[in-house]
Amino acid sequence: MSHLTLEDIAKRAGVSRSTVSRVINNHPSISDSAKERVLEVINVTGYQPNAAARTLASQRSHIIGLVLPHSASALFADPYYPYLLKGITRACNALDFTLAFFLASSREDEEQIFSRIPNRGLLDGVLVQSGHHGHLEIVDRLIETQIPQVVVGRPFFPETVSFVDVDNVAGGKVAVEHLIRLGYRRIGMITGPLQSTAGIDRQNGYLQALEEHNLPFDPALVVEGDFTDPGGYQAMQRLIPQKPEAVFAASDVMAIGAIRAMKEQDLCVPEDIALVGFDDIPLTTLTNFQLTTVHQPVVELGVRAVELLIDLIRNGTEPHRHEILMPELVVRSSCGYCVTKENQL
Amino acid sequence: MSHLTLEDIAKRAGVSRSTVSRVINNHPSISDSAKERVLEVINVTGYQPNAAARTLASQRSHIIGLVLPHSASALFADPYYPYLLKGITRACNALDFTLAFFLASSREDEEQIFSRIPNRGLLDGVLVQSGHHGHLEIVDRLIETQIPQVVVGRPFFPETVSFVDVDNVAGGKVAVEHLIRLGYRRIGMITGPLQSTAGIDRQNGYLQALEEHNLPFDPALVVEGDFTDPGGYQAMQRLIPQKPEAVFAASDVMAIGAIRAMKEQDLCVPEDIALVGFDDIPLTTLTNFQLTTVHQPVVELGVRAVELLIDLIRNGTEPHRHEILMPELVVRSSCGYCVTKENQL
DNA sequence: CTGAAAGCGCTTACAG
DNA sequence: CTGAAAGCGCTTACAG
Repeated sequence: MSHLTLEDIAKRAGVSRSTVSRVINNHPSISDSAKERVLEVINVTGYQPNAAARTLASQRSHIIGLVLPHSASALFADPYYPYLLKGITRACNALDFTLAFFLASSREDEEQIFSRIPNRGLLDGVLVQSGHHGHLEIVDRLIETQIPQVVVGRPFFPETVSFVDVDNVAGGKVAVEHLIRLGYRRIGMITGPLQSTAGIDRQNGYLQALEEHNLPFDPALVVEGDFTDPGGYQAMQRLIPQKPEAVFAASDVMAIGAIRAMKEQDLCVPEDIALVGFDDIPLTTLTNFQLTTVHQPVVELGVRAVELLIDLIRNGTEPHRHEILMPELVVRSSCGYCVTKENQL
Repeated sequence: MSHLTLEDIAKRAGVSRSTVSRVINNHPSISDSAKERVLEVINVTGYQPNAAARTLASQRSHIIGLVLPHSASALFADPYYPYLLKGITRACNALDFTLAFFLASSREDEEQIFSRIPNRGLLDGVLVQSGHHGHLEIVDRLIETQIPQVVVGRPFFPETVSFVDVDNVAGGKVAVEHLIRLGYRRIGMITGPLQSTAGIDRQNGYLQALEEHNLPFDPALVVEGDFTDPGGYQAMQRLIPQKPEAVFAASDVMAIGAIRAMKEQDLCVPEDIALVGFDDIPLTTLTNFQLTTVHQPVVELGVRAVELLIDLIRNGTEPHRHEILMPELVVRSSCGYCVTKENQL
């Protein structure tokens, strides 16, 4: 178990070190006999090639980075992230890449991280979670480094970089259309932060659904949230006096907060206000009903992000690639159907 | 911004490449003038040393790994992890180490990961989240690799490896003593999985508290949970018929589940059953009271784990080091005080 | 304090 | 199919 080198293996197998290298790297032109002998020795010795030496010689580290900017770290407790990480790590394992994880919890962290990202010989490419105005700078600086990269979430300037995202407009639209189909007309929305593309897009889905069904847009029925539970709670408090029949919350976490606000005023879901969420996170805290929501394929998003990045690393970063995954409505029991007089006529 | 090498910098600064290397590595014996000239060139050119070359030459990668075993990945959504990661990444940033993240979501993942951990030239050391029977094998195999490592959470065989942990016995004890002090005598417990050291230790704290205060131990008042919300919910359902005056839940997440079970039977906290949790995660879903709990310094735990690991890397892994952080009772409003006849006499 | 040189352990044209 | 050799870009005794 001491530190064997290629040379040692070559000697024991009676071949040159080039040959050993070739069998390790699955080079096609190797005689079966040579291959067999080398493999035998490798098995017996438990030889592992030195990663740094490989990286230096091949100019490829097989490490990709994941950067979570400062402003994302506030939301890091959101269930979205474990799923994203699951997808990312799964793909990394499958493709034999190592994931370097950069979480910035402060501005200084961000600087620290930034000084390391473009280091030659460390990363082959990088994934950035983004889509928030606060990330503009970090994405820009990353682009400047010329390192292969893909943004997870639609960035504000999508032309300048490759990204993967969920179709948030379609997701918002399908959620609201579901409510419309059930007969609701006075539909409110708790948006995500309008500093983020996800927040903007889901709201646009809401607006499109209203428009296509000739429903009037009432600004008083739209309250901005921030994807957090307390944000949803406060937004719903402001929404209740407006007497919405139904509400679309742009995230499940906000929906939970919204439900709390309703309960405090003895309002029930869906009898008093129907509710649709977004994300489809496992919700164990709901006892009276199951939340109808829009499923985001987050694990898949992580997988695709990695696959795309590796593709860019191998085949060049131009032209930029954009991959959009479709979310899906998951109907459960938080919407009921509309029973207002108006619709019963 | 092209790929400059040490040699290029040396040429431009009019010194040898050894000298440039020395100023980069803060070697003491360098003349001020040479240092100045080199730094100047580095600044102007934005030169970054090649990480792989440094690793190969110095036999030190400045990368540490974090391994979350298969059985931990089920709990990865637990708020514990974001905090742990925050601490770990903070310390990595501060000490200029890069974190490689290995999340096993299946047995095959674990194998994949394992084949990479001991790779020479990749990691200087590794952190393993553990303390569960299911991790015995992974910890053992890691120990065999001889790579510097520290376990986060007390492992089952603490003599064989360095670890950092929170004093879970003390934490459990302080929680239960708080209830005793408030006059409760019939105190139940929802334990963590008894396959885990954290689960066992917190239960031991409960037992010690009872014993030291001469309270009888009633097995019917102890139900095993699994650190999840549904686990807490089910455990509380079984506990309610036993009429406990107070319950100690070994995690806040389980406490949330327990509260749901109580609500369904129109029981209130703390009037019907007082409740103490463990972890001190931000709980936004509680409206009627604030959960009294035991604060675990998880961020600090992550920081200490990294610092300890780097110490081991630099100064040798023997003897094994064990670091225990103290948790702290956080009194809020979920305990009230006991009003049973018995105690009022 | 500084430089020349060996060495870290691989990969990969180049010849054959 | 295979080997000798150059090269990847650093660090670090060794001399001076």
